[in-house]
Formats: sequence, structure tokens, C-alpha cells
Amino acid sequence: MLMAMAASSSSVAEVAVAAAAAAAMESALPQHQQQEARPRPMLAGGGAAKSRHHAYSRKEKSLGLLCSNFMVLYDRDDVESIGLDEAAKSLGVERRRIYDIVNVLESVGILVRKAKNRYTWIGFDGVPMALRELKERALREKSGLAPLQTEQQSASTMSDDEDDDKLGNPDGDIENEKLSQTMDNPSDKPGAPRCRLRSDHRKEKSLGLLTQNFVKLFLTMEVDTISLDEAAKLLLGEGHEETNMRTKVRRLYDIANVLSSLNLIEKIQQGDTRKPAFRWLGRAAKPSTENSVTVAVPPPGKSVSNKRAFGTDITNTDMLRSNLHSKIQKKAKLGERGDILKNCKVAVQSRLGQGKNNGFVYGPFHPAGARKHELDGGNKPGQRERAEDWESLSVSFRPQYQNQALGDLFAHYVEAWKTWYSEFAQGSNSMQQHLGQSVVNHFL
DNA sequence: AGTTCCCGCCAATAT
DNA sequence: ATATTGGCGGGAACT
Repeated sequence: MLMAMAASSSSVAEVAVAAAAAAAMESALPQHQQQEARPRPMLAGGGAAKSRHHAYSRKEKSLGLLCSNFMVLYDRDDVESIGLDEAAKSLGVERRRIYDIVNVLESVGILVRKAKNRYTWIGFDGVPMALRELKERALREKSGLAPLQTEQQSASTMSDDEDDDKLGNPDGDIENEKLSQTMDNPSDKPGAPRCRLRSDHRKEKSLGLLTQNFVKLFLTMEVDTISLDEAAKLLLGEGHEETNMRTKVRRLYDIANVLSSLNLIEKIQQGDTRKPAFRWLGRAAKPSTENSVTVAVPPPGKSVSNKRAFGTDITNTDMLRSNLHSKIQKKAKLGERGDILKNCKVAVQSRLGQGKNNGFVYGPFHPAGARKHELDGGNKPGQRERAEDWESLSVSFRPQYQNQALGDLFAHYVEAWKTWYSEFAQGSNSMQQHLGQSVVNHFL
């Protein structure tokens, strides 16, 4: 009976903010929901007042939604550290679920583990670099190792750790680094220091690693659409126990859901009447300052965007954001406090900021609804060449390089977007089209 | 009936 | 030892 409390009780300090946001959204947006089932990206609040004794709805407990809430709660520029306990409590979920979220977020560069029970917030700014590294690694191992994939359940030729990122701290006094992620066995066994630990099965099957591999798949694949079954088959050997496959697919569903809520992928119906698949959205739409504030390339041929994408729901996720504008218009003067972490964040930001001002926007908070409309709006129907993306842009970045002014500039970019965003949230949702233009103006 | 995937048991790991 | 992390798969909600 001790456990039964987690789900129903919630309402903590933080929730108050979100609650206010909810109220705001209510008034700002006409009750225009078509479906009865809407995955409200609201904090779990055990039905503060209204909600009809909803029976049990799985949707409300989905990882994707949880991830959206997580982002709403922490995607702020004054967040730097996140405690798992507070997260779990604030979001009204059991700790176990936080682990799920956090693991995939880390794989994509939004977070980094700082210590036990503690993560450092990076934000979407960390995504481009993470993806770039993933791709590099993927290409490397594709060409370098294992030209031929044995269809056996052999020792996976996975590269070990991925988190190197030496926080370029010039002459600074960073002493917080006490964690040497390098997991190497102390005093290797007699013989050869070779070989991977044979008992690392835990790690090799981790959600985080699976996420990375899943993403790598997209990054290296020629087509950017893939079904989970295919993915599972690819990520796994060839022939496999039925049960292993099933489990793997389960995990892929989990991952796909949170990646969806981050708008890194999107669920679509392949062809028609075929199994759903996922499409990669991490590619930039168009670097030019033209239209296309919205994301992504037009869907290939006849794929229809599925409605069951968590963060992709126009409903209220976006609106939540609007109420946080109070802090948004704060000056955001960086380098103020002698906060090391903050500086690190800035560093990361400046390094990758360029990759992100291209029109693609991560996160569950962008007007996803505009995505569809954009197509018929004013998009050239021609062929879509691979517009350049983050990777090429980020190669120009130098590790050592640290420019305060530049970082500042990009910070403003972010601010500008946020401002625009809140405006959008305020206004009617039918003016998405030309709002697209205005956002560009804000940027210039 | 098949798909999607939440829940939470309980085993690795860390402290 | 206790506390954290987090595989894993049963089985229920949702097509």
C-alpha cells in the first residue's frame, strides 16, 4: 500500500507554475479539440479540479508526455542542475520512469550525468554536437570495423563510452570534474589488457546505448524512414529469438516516444495501410532566411503524418510555454555569476549555436501544427536536395575557441525565438503562416 | 487479434 | 549493508 500513492498524489511547489500556464492556455486557446482523447502535456496533477474521473488512460502516462513535461519544467536558461528526486516528485512519477527519460535525453546531448542523482542540464543546444559525434562514430565503425556483420549474437562491436567532450576550460579553475567516466577495470586480469569486459551486458543493453544506435541508424541511413521492426532487426543480429526481438521492440517504442516528443523523429504511416514507421526530423530544413520556419522536408511521396505523436500535438503543450515568458524577457546577461556550470553551458551554446539557427527547432514546444500547413503554404514542390545541416556547420567550430561576444549573440537568438514564441502562443493559431516570416525578422 | 508500451519486480552497480 | 540504476517482460490499453 505504500506504493499506491505515487500516481494520484502530486501537486508540488513547481507545479504551481505549470498550473498557471495551464490556466493561461485555457483562455488563450479556444476549446478547439477535435478528439476526445488529447494527451495533455500537463503535469500529472491528480485532477486539480475538473477532470472527469477519467478511467485509466495510458496516454496520460506515456513516456512521451512525461518527456514533454520534463522539458517544460527544465528547458529554461536558469536551470543548470537537475535532481532525479525532485524531477520524479515534480512530475508525479516514479523514479524508474525518470531513468528512462534521462537516459535517452543524455544520449541526445540534452543532459549529462553529473553525479549520483544529479544531472546537468544542457538543453537543445547540446543536440547538434551529440548528433554530429554520433554520426562520426557511426561512420567510423561502419568503415573501420566490421565490414561484414556476422549474423550472430556476437560481442557487439560497439564503441565504448561516447561522452568525451572535454569542457574547454581555459585557465579556469574547474574542480568539479571528479568523474572519470572511463570505465576501465582496475587491474586487468593477467594476460591481455585486451578485450571488452565480458560482463558488461548491463551496459550493452542499456536504453541509452540503444538510443544512440537507433539514432545512428537514421544518421547513416539513406532513407530516413524506418519501422521499429526493421530497426530492431538491424540493431540486433539477423536471426534471433522471438522473445529478444519483442523485448527490443518494446524498448524501441519507449525510445521512439520520447524522441518524438523532442521532435527529433515523427511517426508516419508508410505508404498506406502499412505498418507505421518513424521518420527522422533532425535535419535542417533550409539555411536560408527564407520561409520555412517550420521543420523538415516534405514527407516522401504519400506518407501521412500520424496523429499519435506526443509532443507533436498542437493542443496545449505549446501554450504551457507562454506563461514562462516572464523570465524569458529577462536580460540573460551571461558570465555574470562566477558559475562554472553556466559558463560551460554558454560554451556549448556558442559552439553549436550556429547549427541551430537554421529553421529547424527542436523540442516539444514549437508550433508543430504549422509543420503540415507549411507544405501547402508556400513550399516549392520541386525536389528536395539535402539542405546542409548541423554537421557541416559545426565543423567550423573550434574546441579551444571561446568567444564571449559570440555566445552572447546566440543567446539572443534564443531569446528572440522565445519571445516570438510567446507571441505566437498568445495570438490565434491560424496565423502561423506569416508568423513564420516574423520570426525571421526577429532574428535579423 | 495485433500493436503499443506502462508498470514495477528485482537484479546489477554504486556508495 | 543500503541506495541507485535500470533490464526485462507480463499483460492491459489501444488500435
